[in-house]
Amino acid sequence: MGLTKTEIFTDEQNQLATLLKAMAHPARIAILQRILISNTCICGDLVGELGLAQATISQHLKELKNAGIIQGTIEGVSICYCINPKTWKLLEAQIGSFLAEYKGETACC
Amino acid sequence: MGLTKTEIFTDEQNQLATLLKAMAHPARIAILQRILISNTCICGDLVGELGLAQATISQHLKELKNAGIIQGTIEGVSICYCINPKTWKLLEAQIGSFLAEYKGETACC
DNA sequence: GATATGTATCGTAATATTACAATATAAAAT
DNA sequence: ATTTTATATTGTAATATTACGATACATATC
Repeated sequence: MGLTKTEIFTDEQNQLATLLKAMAHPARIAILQRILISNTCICGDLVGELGLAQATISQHLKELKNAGIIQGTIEGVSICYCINPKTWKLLEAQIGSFLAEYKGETACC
Repeated sequence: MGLTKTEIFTDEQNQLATLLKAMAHPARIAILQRILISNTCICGDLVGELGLAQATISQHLKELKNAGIIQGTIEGVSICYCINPKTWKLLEAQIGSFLAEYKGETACC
């Protein structure tokens, strides 16, 4: 046990869960906001700003990258991370349609 | 270690992370979709439909309830779970403004 | 009040996450 | 070529999550 039973869910459910999970950490939200604000990002900046160890931030960046939410290119000595437009659009579409499924407050309880 | 350093992030960042985390599992997405479709829900239905043990579903429901995303009222023998309109609105607002921070694809890489 | 039914909780095993120090790697500057 | 600078990886400890059987609990029904 201790392992999510992905096989019993739809691909859409699994994909949305994976994307949400990738963002479901305050450090990763902070990183994304930082990228969103400056529309560019260098990891070193984050180390100074966030208050987490360099290894920890690198790990969080890796998770965001694995989920496809950000992408990085080598920019001289440092690495430039930025939003992956394709995944961001997918994210907006998936979350948007999911949240929109709720029709008003005709609650039963 | 192994414990998220919530104290170094803003309340908003922590709150959004908590809400996203509560939804970041295919079973919980499936549960929410089930509630959204029928606009009402009884746990027993889910046990038959999802393919997870009753204890597991009860646990997932508890997490959604703890996050304030759903609420349950006793309805005779069973319990009726439904969306918490207040939290859902908050969720839409928070996620919406977060996702909207991304301005087009003037990517740097 | 005993029994059935629906849900919650407890205990536990397997696995995943978070964080960091230490170390490795890779490109620029000296 | 060595040193510096920026980032990644490895190893590891602490904690959290996921799943389920067993059991408790709470409300109807008999």
